[in-house]
Amino acid sequence: MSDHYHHGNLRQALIDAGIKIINESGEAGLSLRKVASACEVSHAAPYAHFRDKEALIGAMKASVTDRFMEELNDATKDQPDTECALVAMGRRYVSFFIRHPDYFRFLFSSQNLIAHLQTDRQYPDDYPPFTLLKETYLKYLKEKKIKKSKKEQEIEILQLWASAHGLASIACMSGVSVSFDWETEIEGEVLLR
Amino acid sequence: MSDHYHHGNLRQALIDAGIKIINESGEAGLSLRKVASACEVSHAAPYAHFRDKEALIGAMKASVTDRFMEELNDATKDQPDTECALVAMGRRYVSFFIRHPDYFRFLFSSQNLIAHLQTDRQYPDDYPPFTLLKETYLKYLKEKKIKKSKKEQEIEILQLWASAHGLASIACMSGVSVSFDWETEIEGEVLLR
DNA sequence: ACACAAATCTTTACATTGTCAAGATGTGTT
DNA sequence: AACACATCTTGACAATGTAAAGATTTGTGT
Repeated sequence: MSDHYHHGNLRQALIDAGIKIINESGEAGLSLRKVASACEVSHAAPYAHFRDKEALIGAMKASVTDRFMEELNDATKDQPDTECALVAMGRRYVSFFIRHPDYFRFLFSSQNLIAHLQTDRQYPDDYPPFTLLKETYLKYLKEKKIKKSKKEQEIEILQLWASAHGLASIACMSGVSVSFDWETEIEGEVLLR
Repeated sequence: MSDHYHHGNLRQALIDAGIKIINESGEAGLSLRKVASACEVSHAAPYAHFRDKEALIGAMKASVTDRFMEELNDATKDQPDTECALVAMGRRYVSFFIRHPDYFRFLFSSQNLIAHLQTDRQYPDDYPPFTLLKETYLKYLKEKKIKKSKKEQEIEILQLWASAHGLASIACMSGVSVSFDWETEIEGEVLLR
């Protein structure tokens, strides 16, 4: 294996280059050929690794989602109890996208949100960040010994997610910075202030 | 003025044709040339009415937003009091986008959310649906004689909006239909079930 | 009614882009 | 060494956004 870039990890290089472009010029500035030339390969080289542009974008989204998940997991570390973890996760959820508005637009934009999920999966139930939120919430109920019906649980999870996601949406779609704070209460109220 | 299509209202025809394409093939299938040929004009004809593709898209978004506003306004008609109006509006907010998921993706997708707003305006404060929600909420406070600080009011408005918008987002981004119900309580809890 | 200016539309042209096909090059395996 | 395979390049093509130049229609003032 030569130590030249293109042997062994072009696939990952393309993903990284694509994400860099997103950061600099948004999804509008993303073209297969630019990504290729950023990696110093010919314009058709990506086709050895991705079926088409959609596939590249899918891999990029998966990669960004991984980074997002790392942050969410990180937010729950060193929290005294699960309630704090929930709150911290909500805060981080919004703050991540405030720091990376281009990621928000990229992930939740355009036609193919679910491109990086298997076709038999459904959003948001099999979307990792949602799953993490759900798990943490259920752990929280167990820890506090709170009994709720399945239906009620689903509703409150959607509530939590919708609040965080909706707020992130507002923050990312506006130029304005949105100050926020997140608290959860037992009976299912969600406060963002 | 001949009664041929292209004299007098090509501008509106282009907007309508564009929206029709969005409904059929999503934003991916939208090209200036297709819009032009749908109106039976040459591919460069749109440039007499729109500076570029972005401008057309902006006008299309404004048009879709108008339809959305009509529905929101309609939802508040014939409601006994402002609280009911608020609830009805929230329901309609989500239901509109459940019925028109392509509109959601179109409006809140891609790079240029704010394309159809003046540059000196800010999202969501000058986004008509948000303004309407805000006004209705303030009217509700007044009607119920509820006193709240400006800050608290802003928080709760954001809360309302984030819940509705986040839920619409979930519903539109997933293939799954999301059943929901919307209730507001005085102390700022938002329930969607 | 006429002339002229502005708006509107067409034609032509060009650069960018996604994708395909055919071939070259390198890698690993037997 | 030989062969299969993955990877990369080159060349081509159609779709697209956009600019330039010209044609056509519309409106306005005289």
